[in-house]
Amino acid sequence: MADRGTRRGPPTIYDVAAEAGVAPSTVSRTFARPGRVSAETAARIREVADRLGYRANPMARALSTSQSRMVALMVADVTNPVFAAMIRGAQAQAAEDGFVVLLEDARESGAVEREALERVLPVVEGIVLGGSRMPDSTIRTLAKQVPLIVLNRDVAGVLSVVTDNARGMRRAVEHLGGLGHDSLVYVSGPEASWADGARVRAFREAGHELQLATRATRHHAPTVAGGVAAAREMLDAATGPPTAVVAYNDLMAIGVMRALQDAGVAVADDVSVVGFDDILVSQLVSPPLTTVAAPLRAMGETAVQNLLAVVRGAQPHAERAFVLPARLVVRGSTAHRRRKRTSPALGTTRVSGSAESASRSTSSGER
Amino acid sequence: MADRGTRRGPPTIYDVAAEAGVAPSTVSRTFARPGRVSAETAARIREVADRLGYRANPMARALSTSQSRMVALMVADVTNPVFAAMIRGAQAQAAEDGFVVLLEDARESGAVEREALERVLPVVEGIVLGGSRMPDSTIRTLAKQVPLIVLNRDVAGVLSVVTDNARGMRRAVEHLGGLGHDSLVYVSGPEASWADGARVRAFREAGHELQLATRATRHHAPTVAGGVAAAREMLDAATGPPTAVVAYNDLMAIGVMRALQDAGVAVADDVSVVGFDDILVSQLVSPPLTTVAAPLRAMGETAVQNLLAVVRGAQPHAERAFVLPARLVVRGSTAHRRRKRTSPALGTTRVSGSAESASRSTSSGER
DNA sequence: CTGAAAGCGCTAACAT
DNA sequence: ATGTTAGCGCTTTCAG
Repeated sequence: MADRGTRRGPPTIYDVAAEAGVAPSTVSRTFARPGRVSAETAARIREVADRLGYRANPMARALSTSQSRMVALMVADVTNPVFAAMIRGAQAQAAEDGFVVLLEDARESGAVEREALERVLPVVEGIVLGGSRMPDSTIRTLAKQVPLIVLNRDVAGVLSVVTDNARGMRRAVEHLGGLGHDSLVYVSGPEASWADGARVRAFREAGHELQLATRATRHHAPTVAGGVAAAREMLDAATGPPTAVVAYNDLMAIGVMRALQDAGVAVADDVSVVGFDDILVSQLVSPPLTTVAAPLRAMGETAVQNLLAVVRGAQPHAERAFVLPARLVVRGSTAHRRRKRTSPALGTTRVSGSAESASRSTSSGER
Repeated sequence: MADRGTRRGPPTIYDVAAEAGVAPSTVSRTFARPGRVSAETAARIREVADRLGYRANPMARALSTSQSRMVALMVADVTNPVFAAMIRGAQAQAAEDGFVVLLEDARESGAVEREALERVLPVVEGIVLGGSRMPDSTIRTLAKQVPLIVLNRDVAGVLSVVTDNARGMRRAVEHLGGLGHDSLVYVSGPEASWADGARVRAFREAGHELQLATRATRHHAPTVAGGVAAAREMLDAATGPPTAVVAYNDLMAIGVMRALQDAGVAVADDVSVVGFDDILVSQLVSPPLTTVAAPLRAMGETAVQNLLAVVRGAQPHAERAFVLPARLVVRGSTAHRRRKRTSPALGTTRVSGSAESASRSTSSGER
């Protein structure tokens, strides 16, 4: 039917306008601000519009309003399971608000991160920084140019949403204390990490209040390998391994368990291990890991929610971070203290290869 | 210095042009097509440009060229570890080509997927479908509107990149055969999955060639829970569990291991288990999972690479899928056959769960 | 090699 | 309530 003349490409408001016998601006209004056009004409326009298969061109709209309806989500490493749930939360929330998300993967490199930011900066209306490698100062500068919110990190003057590290850690320590452990070790994550600082601080305070001896290892990478390294140090220490440890995150906790098991030390029975985050894998390892569950998905949602509020003109209100509750998920990697702190590990002999020796305490499930 | 008059917002080519004493078009050329402007003027323009902090506005460029330099990446479930590596590959490759990626999470829902596609369609130059829930016909239709490539699925007439399921499966079966297993069971994934079909077919063929008996379970969800359910059925079967199984994917394999272990059956020693994909968790479970490593990252890269080739005008060349090599990673979940096939499992007691009624061995080539 | 000018598709005053 | 008319910032003929 419709003879759109010689025009090529998808139909525009002009095509619709012509076909419906109205002005282009009326078509624009029909979609951009319903109510400012009479019911009948609106109906007719819509009819023509979808007969022609018209769809607004977001670029054109963006150019004229300078609102792209896009936000960038930067993650330090897409491959790291912690980010999966965050991405889901952010993506879902953005979609709900009609925004689209540009995902950038920093691949743990500050350079890559800067470049990625560079690329998206002129396009997006806001940025969510999930695990940035950049210094506070850079982030603060960036935040002056564009609405920005950072996850799991507290940068003065910048919006942020964080886990309630203090309470989460507190629960973990209480749990361990309740199981009869009186000397705890914290397996430190990366030195530069704000979250690590917050966690170790909370760890010490809780230990102090509950009259438990506390100690922290040196800093290690927040990975399985980092956990393994930390565990080896503990095993080699003169005092031998402690009866209970809390790791910076689940990945490290898993590394600790692995190293312990390789050395013939039984997780839970000999040494209780607690992680932080509650990533998917944590329930799949043996024994399943007791961990402080960070509200990953909620953090993503909250971040986008508040970011968009600012985008829409709300006051940044960045004095205080949004802190989301964490909860302890008790699984099989923690148990009552059985061993005297003196007896060193049984086998210092290392079973080369994979963790065969694992004496699984079957206590699975989440009591 | 520069008095950009009353203009507000970031500097444009007009500001740069004025400041450098040239025409806007010259500034445009300087960046859009170097070489068509004299070295000196170009230098001066660049100098002015970054003194003013000029940055091209991608929207404006997109509007006039109708090239947004954005591609959409749709994943069925961001939370599923298989996608992590794919996303990384796709993202990295896109970035290298100066493209930005819009990440959409279908959350396992066809409806969400359609809506998401709807939202990004008018913005992107191409689409990568990673695990779509939509029927072939819909995908084919979509592919006519925009360059599109699908991962791990073969849709006639549509570009696609897949794992070499046949060879990967072949390796797995050979491995198991070499360990003395002569009767293998394939744990089926989702019924609608193209990959599942390809894998079970390859499984049967390999078994046939190597003179091993093969059988496949009923279809189950490609998750840990699905694997657990499948394992329960095997445990309940009159024949008892087989001595070796290959699962549709790692998640299911892990579920199988878990159920087996809970029933007191030793993985590797009693039953060898092989997975497919090689997601991160596979090396973390106990025992670490032997699996067919799918080239996840490479698939993401290849997809974007070829998608962009089409975007740049290459012929779609979609007769044949790009097939990427898989390789077998042998870990601790497989071992020499030790047990006679007669002895039934210890725990026939069924822990009430999601597993449904009777166990019907799916139409199988027996052999 | 560079300038002038006409769009790209949509929005937003400013009329009417 | 609807039409007119400028732009938004960049690219791209077409001249010179």
